[in-house]
Amino acid sequence: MKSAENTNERNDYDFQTTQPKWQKVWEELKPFKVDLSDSSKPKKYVLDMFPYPSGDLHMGHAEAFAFGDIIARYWFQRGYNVLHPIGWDSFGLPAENAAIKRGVDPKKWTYENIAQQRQSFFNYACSFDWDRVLHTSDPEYYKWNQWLFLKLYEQGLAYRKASWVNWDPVDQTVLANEQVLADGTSERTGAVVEKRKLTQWYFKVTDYADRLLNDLDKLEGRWPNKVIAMQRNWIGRSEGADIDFVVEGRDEPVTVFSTRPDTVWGATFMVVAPESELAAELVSETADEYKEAFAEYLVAAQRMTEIERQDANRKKTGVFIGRYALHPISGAKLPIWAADYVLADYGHGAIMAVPAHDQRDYDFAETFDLPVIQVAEFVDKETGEVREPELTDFPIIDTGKAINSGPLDGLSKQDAIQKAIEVLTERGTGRASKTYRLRDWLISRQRFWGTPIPILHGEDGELIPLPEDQLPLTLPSTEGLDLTPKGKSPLGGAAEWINTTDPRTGKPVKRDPDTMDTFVDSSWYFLRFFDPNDDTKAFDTEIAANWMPVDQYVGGVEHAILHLLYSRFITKALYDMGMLKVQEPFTSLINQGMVLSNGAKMSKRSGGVNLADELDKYGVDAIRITMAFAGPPEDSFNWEDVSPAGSAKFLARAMRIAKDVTSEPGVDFSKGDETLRKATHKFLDQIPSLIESFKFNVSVAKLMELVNITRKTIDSGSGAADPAVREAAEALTIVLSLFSPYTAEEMWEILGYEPTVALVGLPEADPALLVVESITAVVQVNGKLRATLEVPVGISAAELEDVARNTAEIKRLLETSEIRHVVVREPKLVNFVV
RNA sequence: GCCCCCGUAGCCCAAUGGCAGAGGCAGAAGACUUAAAAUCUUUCCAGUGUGGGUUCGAGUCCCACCGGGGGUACCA
Repeated sequence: MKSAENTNERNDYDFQTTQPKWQKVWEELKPFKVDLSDSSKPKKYVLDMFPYPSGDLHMGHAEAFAFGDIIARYWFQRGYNVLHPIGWDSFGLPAENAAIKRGVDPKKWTYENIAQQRQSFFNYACSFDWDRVLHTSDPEYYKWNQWLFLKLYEQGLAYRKASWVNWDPVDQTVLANEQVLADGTSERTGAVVEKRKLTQWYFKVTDYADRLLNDLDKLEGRWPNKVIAMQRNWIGRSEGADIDFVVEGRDEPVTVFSTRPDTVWGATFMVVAPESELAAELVSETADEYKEAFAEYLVAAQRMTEIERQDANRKKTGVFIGRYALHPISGAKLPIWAADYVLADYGHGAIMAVPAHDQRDYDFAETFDLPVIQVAEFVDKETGEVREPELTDFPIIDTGKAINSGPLDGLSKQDAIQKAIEVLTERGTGRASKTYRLRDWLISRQRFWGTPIPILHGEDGELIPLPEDQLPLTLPSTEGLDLTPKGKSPLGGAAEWINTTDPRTGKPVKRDPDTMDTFVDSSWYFLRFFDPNDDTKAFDTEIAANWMPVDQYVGGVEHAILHLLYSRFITKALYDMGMLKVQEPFTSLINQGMVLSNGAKMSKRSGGVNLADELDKYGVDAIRITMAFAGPPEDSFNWEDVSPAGSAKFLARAMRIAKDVTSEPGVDFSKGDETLRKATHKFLDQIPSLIESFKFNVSVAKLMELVNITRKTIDSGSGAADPAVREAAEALTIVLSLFSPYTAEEMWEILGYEPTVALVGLPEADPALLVVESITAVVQVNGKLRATLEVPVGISAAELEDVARNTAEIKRLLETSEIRHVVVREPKLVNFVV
């Protein structure tokens, strides 16, 4: 008898029984299936960044998807028509590497992992619409990737050019920027990344640089500051001027960009990037001795690794190329140098060097003993006074008024910049200009497991877009195909696939051997969820008009730049083509923090906590609510600092409340204990704003608080039969379902209702029960707490001051001093200033 | 170097400019138990990184610094 009771107690949170039980019910009821055409309810589009199917879910997924799910379930409860879909970002190199390593088909590896993750998500009680799943590696999906490519090509936004790319010498393939670590090594192989010049496909993101930058203002307050800042830096707009320098023996002037056109009078030499076409051209017409020196320097620069090259402390190197530019104002002869501190693909690949006012130019001038001309005052930081600079004060960056600069003399830095642009514009040798750090998006990859590029190459080099009715261009079978990296795309080896004919002329042509960057796949997937099975179009423009933008996006900060920037770019491009009515895809964004183990990031190498083990030990509900309770969602936390066991204990306590309720469903709550009723309604009043401001940890604390109060009412108050106990239990159950759906379903059933609790609306708080009759007022003297008073809420300022003044403690304190003035904030506070 | 975020109890975290504590973890005591676990009850613990400022009043706003985390860096 006793032991049976004990067993029951331990089973109050019996996840091993409840999980399979409710999974069956959910499978039948499909509570989260959405009808997009239902306009009777307002829409909410809640989206989690779709996962890459490398193995099973891990702690990071568990955290992020818990947050997304809480938000989605909340909007279901508020009666919204909620689109909360899931898919897989299932093209990519890990599948290909697994294929090479273990000799399995990348498709098999990928889809087996997807099946496993899908089951794990379902078990994790995610409120997805399971009837609208997509995988980017399905031909039904990547057909529309190819369609998108062709649309961009039509618009001139997809083009080919030869450029320097990251090359992994071990994997023998190009790498995406994000696969190159800060130290210049490959994330995957650890090899030092090389640069290779290859002809590749690019998307013209730079055309949208200004809009991508300016529209960030609209996201202020709704995206994390950090992400907005990172995007601003990435786009890196600099404002200044283009200045033309006439080069002796060349018809066309050389244009340089400068943010400091006010210092043009101080330009003493010019530098071109050694890899630039400009350098090659200038050198081709110089004396042989310079040609040789330059050739040597170019080889040396190219042999350098990224690590060496990026070292800012490195001594400046360069060669004089034997040619001269003429200063646009003074006409002085300025020697032209080639140096690797000037980058070929930024600005115009050439600079005017002003050593007096630029660190890099100064270092270079020092190394090669070039003249330094000061053209702005030096202001001593200590004294704030203008004085003659010592040698060690150079270069002078935070300059005072312009000097030695003709019409600019006496102007402050800002005014001098404006004036310089005016002067240059008048002379026709310069103009205001902007330049960007942002580069065009390299989308070609020498990989097999990706979207084939729908372009045919004619024998004469002609580019022939594949007609739309020939899409999808599917990948060939891996049968007989060597995927081992050899520096060329594996598709090139599929002879039958690569060789085809021009659909218009029947002439032999070759397909493009490269596949697209998988960031192309993810740059528009949020549009495909409207109907992943539509085989007539990528997405329906009318449905998109109703359902875009995504109201809430949830995912990791590791995508702060690339994925989010590309998605914003594609959205704007589709807007310009008239297919979207919005220019920003994601209205609100939250980045989950990291789940750490002993202060360290978890990874496959360092181990850490295994999600499956934790789920086995504590159950889905306890893990989900632990994630929610751990702190603000954007903060990282240590798994050791939180307590899944404590969560399990809490869930058992909540369950016990439901079990203790003895009143029947539909009982009249109005006769219930007023203290508990008020607590319940205050709780119901607080929850919406807490969830909507992502304070999930506080929400859980409120749940715990209400459980504690209800427990007290049952054990030492009006007892389990009190209708207020049922009211509290029902409110608890409904709100708990956001965090711990299995336990909530079980409680809802115990309370005498049919499933599913997920679709029961959040009860409205009764305003009558939110009214507080009396309140504790604070009495301060000089801002220090001296007494507290119990006063009616409706008390007037005069009354409150009077009561406060006549409180014994205050009276005594005020006797000895003179009151200078009194601050009254009825009904909460009185402050006597003496 | 530059940019962003964070410093509240032993620990994780709350606190519309108005009583520093909602909640949890860990600890202590007690109840139940032959005992333990589980459960329940009670309880201990800081003046908010440092120094200024604004204010009747600052954890909260402003400035400087210290400490920690993240991003980025030869971008003209």
